[in-house]
Amino acid sequence: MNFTAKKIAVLLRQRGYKLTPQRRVILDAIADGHDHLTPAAIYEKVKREHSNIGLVTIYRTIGLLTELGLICEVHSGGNCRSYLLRRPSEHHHHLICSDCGTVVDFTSCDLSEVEQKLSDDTGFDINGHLLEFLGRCRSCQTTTP
Amino acid sequence: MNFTAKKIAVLLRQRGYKLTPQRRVILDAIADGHDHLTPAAIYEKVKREHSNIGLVTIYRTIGLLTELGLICEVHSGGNCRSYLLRRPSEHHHHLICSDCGTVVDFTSCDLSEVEQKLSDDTGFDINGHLLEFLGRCRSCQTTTP
DNA sequence: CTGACTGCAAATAGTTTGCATGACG
DNA sequence: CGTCATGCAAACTATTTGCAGTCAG
Repeated sequence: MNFTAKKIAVLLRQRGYKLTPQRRVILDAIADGHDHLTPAAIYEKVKREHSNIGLVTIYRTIGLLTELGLICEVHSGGNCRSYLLRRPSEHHHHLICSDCGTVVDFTSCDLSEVEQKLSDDTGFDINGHLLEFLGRCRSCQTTTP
Repeated sequence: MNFTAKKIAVLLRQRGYKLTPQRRVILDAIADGHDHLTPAAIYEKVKREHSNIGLVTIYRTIGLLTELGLICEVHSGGNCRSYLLRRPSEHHHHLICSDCGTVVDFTSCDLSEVEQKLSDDTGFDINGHLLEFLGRCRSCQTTTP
């Protein structure tokens, strides 16, 4: 288990949740994966080392982690959601290739000014945002013109 | 049928698609609705004046309109997609209330600079983006503290 | 020990597809 | 009149729920 996954494990326990082998493996899978992962993808990945795990457990664990704010959801334009580890201090957004699905993180956008203005204008209590750019990555541009 | 819906109807015909009563009603529903609408919501709305329409037709029409770039998808944080009319010159984003689901449009954010930088850094050919702010609207803040 | 967690199976929701009939242009 | 669109039903995919057995703490 790598550093980030270990930290999460501690956090889980602090909040009174149990740390089961299944959760451990799922955490590893999400923490290791540099890509975004759909529930099904996590399932596949996890089944290799824990063959009789259920997809249900993936869903339940994802729900738990989302509730704790440890992972975040990505809407890759299409039908299904995928999930990424949210590193605490590292607020980031995504750049998604519409051909191959690659996700690149970036942090360079500061939206606090816009957020403030919106909040003033609308009276909303804004607590988060989602920013995704869509396009085609370099390799997809060369392979399929 | 209001102005915008009429314009779309013309556009449809220009591209060789037929203008059926069903499509007309669906267009009206989306154009009139100031809210975002889920496929199911469109279905409900449309059934009032065209009682034997099928949900399937909604999906097919939505697909068509998305393909033509006339409507855009919103991911309201939760499970399902909803759709809004995309007024041609009016590039906008959404501010969504996580309690009641109200969607407020705004246009004040200029991301072209960020987009350019990202494009330079990553080699992506960026063709669009999705920006959503999440929060609680004024009335939800007062009703449920 | 005990309550929380898991896995199975079945239920539910959302979306898509196949096909015969019907209607736009 | 031919072709594209519709509506029904059924298939599919993604996700959730009920329940009895199992395990972490």
